[in-house]
Amino acid sequence: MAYENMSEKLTQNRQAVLNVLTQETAAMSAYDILDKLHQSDNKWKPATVYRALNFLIEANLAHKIESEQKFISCGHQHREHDRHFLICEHCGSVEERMLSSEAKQLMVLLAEQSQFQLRDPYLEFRGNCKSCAEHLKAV
Amino acid sequence: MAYENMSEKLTQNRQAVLNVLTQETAAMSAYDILDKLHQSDNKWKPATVYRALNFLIEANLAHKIESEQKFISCGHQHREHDRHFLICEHCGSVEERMLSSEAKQLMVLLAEQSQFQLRDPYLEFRGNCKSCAEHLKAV
DNA sequence: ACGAAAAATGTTATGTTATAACAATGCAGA
DNA sequence: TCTGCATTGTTATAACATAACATTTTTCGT
Repeated sequence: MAYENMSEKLTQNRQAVLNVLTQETAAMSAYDILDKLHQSDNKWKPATVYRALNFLIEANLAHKIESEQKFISCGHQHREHDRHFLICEHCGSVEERMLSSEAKQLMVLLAEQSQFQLRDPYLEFRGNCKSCAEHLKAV
Repeated sequence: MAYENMSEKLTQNRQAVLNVLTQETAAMSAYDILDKLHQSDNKWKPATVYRALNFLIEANLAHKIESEQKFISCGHQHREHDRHFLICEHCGSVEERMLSSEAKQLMVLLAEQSQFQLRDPYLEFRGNCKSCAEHLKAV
């Protein structure tokens, strides 16, 4: 399911949630998003936000950061690819990177060795982003 | 923090939680564990279970499956290594595998390319385990 | 344009996961 | 034995997520 094939479904609600996500570099919880949306309209409820998020994730317009139960917008034009996330444990920033074909190949190989039928690899790097690493070293 | 250096801290509560985890091949939620423990003693409360789990995870005696908010016991003798999880979306089984040094090296390289200071990679494979894949193909 | 079916949204309630805060107890070393 | 620290007990509540059903909007064939 790619956004390109279903542009008619990016409704106002969904666009509003995506806009909120896009304005933040850190990942946001559903309730963070809810708070932000309440600033302009009180109609928003948890279910509304979660429904929009589920759509955006299906469409690869957003991703869930599993270890934090938070969400980010997808920063990539071509959304049909595997990815990994660089999560800074100091400042909370999350960067999304494409997974190289070399890395993907290695995962396919690892899965085969375990006779596991791989559908979707999920990869997080936890550590410190460049600027935080520099700051922390200086102290 | 490795269990080998701290065996004196594996208290009865913590051992009890670990025992419950070890008896299951599927991952268990904290409240699954709580229900199981209640069968023999009503003293257990969520905080007690979570505290034990946090200890076990620190000691690498258990792991958290982030995408499911569930927990498994560590099936490995040598616990100071990176790992990945094979999560069957059909039967719910979770297998833990060591991460090969080749795979680890690739991750270190990827992180370096993004000037990211990697502390801890987390890797899940979602798909179907061998037996489920065979059953699903047969149908 | 009309009406039926499907998709999306609104609304209320509740289920599930996790931690804060503080008191009480146990336990190891001076 | 006293003292300090780790652990546990206990209560309350915060944070995350979905179920269920009513209503509205959109789509699409005629």
